[in-house]
Amino acid sequence: MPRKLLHESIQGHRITAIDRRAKYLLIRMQDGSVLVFHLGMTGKLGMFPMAAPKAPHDHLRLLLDNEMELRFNDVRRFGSITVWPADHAIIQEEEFNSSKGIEPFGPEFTAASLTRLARRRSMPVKTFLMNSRLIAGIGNIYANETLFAASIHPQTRVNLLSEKQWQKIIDCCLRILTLAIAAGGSTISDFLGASGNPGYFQLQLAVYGKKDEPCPGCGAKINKETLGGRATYYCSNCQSI
DNA sequence: CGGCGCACCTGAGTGC
DNA sequence: TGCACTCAGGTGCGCC
Repeated sequence: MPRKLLHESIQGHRITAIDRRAKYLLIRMQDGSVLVFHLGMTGKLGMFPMAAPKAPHDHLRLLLDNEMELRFNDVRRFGSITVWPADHAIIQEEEFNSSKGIEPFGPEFTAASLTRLARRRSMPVKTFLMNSRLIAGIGNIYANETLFAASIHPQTRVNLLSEKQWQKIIDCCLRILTLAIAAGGSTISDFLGASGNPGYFQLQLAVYGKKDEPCPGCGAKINKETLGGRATYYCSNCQSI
């Protein structure tokens, strides 16, 4: 994101709303422009007094009219900052929206929708759940946990799943996301929530990160494999294809 | 178009 | 003590 465009587009404008779509944070300005953040793995947004010392890996500081600074800090630089200037914001947001999948907490997250999306696909269900063009917001930890809770093997091809199985995936996914949000998220390495505090859902994880530990369902050893380039944990006894 | 592999990045952890 | 290496993950790109 060129700093010049950032300046020209948002400097002097009033923030009127903050929304979320997929894993992106949308900060809306009164003139219609939108500042878009993705926190990646390690990104953090925080409010600081102007005089607060700059931290390592601070990438952007925005001075607000209350003399506080909104600061974006990201150790691993997997995050992103984008601006949709006012004169193109509506079109850019439409393009952005159409490139993102179903919101788990939205009205389209139904067994019928997922069955339709899966009909002509043969990818493993875990890859499907994590594909943000199909479903937004489910990362590796919650994909692993959802499939364990639903007793479905991560390698199961999506076109072989019944509507009943999709409903089970939906129910488990919503339960897990709700519990995880209530616990403040999962702090595996260095994640911090919006409050600046760590999350505690990792204490309730059943399989993620538990290679060779006993399955909470049957006591068998948890397997770890790589699927789609990502660590995949499951119980081969409790989760069937 | 679908599916897959990989690059991006840095700090923590491990082994010698 | 220090070095080399591996691993973690969301997203987008490029290839078949």
